[in-house]
Amino acid sequence: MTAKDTHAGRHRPTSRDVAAAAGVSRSAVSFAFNDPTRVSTATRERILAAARELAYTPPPSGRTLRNGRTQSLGVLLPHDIPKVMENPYYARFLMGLGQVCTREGMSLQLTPPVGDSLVKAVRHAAVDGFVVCGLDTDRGEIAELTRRAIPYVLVDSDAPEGAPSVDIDDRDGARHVAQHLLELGHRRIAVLSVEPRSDRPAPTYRDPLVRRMAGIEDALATVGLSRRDITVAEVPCTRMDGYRATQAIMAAQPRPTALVVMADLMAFGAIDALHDLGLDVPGDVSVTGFDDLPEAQWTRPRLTTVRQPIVAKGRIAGDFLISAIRGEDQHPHQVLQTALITRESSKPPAEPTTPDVPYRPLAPQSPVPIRT
Amino acid sequence: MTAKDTHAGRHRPTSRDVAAAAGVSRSAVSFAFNDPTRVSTATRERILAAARELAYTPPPSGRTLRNGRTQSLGVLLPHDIPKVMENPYYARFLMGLGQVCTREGMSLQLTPPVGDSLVKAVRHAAVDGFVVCGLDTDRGEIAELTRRAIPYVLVDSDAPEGAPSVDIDDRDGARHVAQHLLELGHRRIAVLSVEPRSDRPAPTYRDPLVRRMAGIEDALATVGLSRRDITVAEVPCTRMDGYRATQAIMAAQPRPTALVVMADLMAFGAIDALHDLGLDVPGDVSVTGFDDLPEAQWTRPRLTTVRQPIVAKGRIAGDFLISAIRGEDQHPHQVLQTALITRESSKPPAEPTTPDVPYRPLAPQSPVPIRT
DNA sequence: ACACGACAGTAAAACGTGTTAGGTAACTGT
DNA sequence: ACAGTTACCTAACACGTTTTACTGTCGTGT
Repeated sequence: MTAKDTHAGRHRPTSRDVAAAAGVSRSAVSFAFNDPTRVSTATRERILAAARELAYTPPPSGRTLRNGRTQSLGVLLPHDIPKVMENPYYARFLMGLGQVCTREGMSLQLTPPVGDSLVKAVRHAAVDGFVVCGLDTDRGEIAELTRRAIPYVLVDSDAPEGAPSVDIDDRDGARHVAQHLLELGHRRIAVLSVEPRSDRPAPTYRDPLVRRMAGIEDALATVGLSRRDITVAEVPCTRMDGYRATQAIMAAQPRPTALVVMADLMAFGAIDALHDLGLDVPGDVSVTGFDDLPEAQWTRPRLTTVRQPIVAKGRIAGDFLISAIRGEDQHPHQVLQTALITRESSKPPAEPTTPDVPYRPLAPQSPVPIRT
Repeated sequence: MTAKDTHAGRHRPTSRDVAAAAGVSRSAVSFAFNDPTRVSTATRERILAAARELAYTPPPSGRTLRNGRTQSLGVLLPHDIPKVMENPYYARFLMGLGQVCTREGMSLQLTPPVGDSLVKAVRHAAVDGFVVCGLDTDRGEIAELTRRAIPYVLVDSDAPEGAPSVDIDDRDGARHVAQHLLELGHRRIAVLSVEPRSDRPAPTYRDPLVRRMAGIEDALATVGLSRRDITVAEVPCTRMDGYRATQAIMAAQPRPTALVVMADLMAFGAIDALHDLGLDVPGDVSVTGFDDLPEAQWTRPRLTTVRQPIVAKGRIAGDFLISAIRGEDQHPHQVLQTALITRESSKPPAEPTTPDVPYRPLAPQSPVPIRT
């Protein structure tokens, strides 16, 4: 008796082995597992018993090859997983996407760049479609996806007509928060924004951040200021970078009286930094965020911020992706509204700055088209 | 010219198409992509050009079937994704796991139960191995994994010798936090714990929670109290459940003066509830958590809690899984230490309770074996 | 008695790759 | 000139499933 005989070939049992054990054909085994109506209950029981005996269950690899579906959705991430997961924004986004997964019985594959290359990541990922997070449209990954006809949905990009997309009204949100600070009387304002991805050929803002800057300029224009009158810093979107950038910004004289931060996570770091510098928030410096993470209510002081419906964004992206996978080839676009949440981290500056520039209110709620 | 001719068969291009276009065999195409030394650079270029022309890149389905690797790690989750992602604990855990993914160039597949069945989820997931989060060892999923010889690592279970595992010293951590409250003088203590999974046949605590209760009993014993002298509530691990359970607990008379919560997330809800009840923390009620999430420093008051190295736990679990996948079939077990972090949410009770029960300190640091 | 449908199960054709064993031609050294 | 090596490429198999088209058999209605 050889080792081969003992261990039945040593390899994983296959449907052929089960078929042999149960005295039927491979097709019968498949039917026993997938379509009970196609075999008699007696033989079905016999087949399943044999399968149990041999520790066999149909492996996904064969099924995937055969019918081309993986039962999992991919999420194409702009950074590696540790950096992404540091931002509670993504946890909320995945909650929304997860609702769709629960409904559809699918799993979720987080797909970060492999060795700095997202194209490689796309090539290796076995998923039914991708939700693409915060990437410029002109990047190679998206070309790769269209080239290979893999369904996808763009989130927080500047989507062309040809692909489904979910966005928020960044411009409107940023305009409102800037307007809020201007109304409070702030004039020396610094903006802490998110760094463009370094691997871009011509470093530009990612599109949502272009829109937000435009919104801030809208608000500034109403008091006769322009982008040149404010300080803008750009750092990676982490708490620590927010901390460090704030220290640098506050070294300037005269100090800004308000800090407009483009992500709550960075705003948390900013508040820490101001605290460590011995500056009071909002007494000495007002701070505003963007996102309205749950954590924004827990900070001390609680954070004034722009709420965006993150969970809904994830859910809608998932719904769009499912319908794209089903081949219902519409290309829906959804733009979600934001809301200014006023809390404790913003108040009028201690001493009015440049009172020579009067405040003129914005034109009321002029709709700002995202796509021209 | 038929439609078929026009669209070249309408189906995705395959390596055969590329081979035909470049005038070579399919093998040459495969080599051009995978092993450049096996074809001349000239023909390699020609093949890649043809592939680009036809929008061909080797699909993962074939490769996976052939060489049995998916380049992705699975995370077997005890609940659906929205519920899991509500707890920042998991974001941190995934950060650790993500470090391994970055190093190995793999992606991460979140695998929740499909229609309440984790066994189904395991069967459909195409991954190289699983990190199993917080499941009892005697559950069917784990049997399924061993049966099918799929590599896995148990996290926060009560692992048998035969499988790699990562745990924390739950008993020691819980003992220390209970000891802390007893030292402060608290005697009327309530414990807010995590509910056992409802689908268990005989509802018992999940193993880490058994260990934590044992730790609390260790501490209680030093002052002559036992589990019967304290209130224990068990609810699902969400913020909202923590909120509601706290309301219920505080309805009792006399009110507990200290609340030992088994998860920071629930503790946040508890603090909210106490605030809404008009009770001061820690003036009227002390609250302690477990985990030491980053958010624990942001609450008002900041949370006294048991720190566990969540990110390290994820990283080590990932490392163990990788080595299991590589077939280095050791079965390492790691138990990580915890630390009591004393912050502002705990202080002595307003009026000393039951001064008739004196305080006797714990035996110093007696090592507590996890496995007997 | 016969045609017909229902039923149970099977054979064979995809699905698309990676890789081993081998073959042909050109080239090299004596 | 010839044996041996090298460089390049191909044929064929293996991976394991699902599904379509088909075979045979049995019972049934007319």
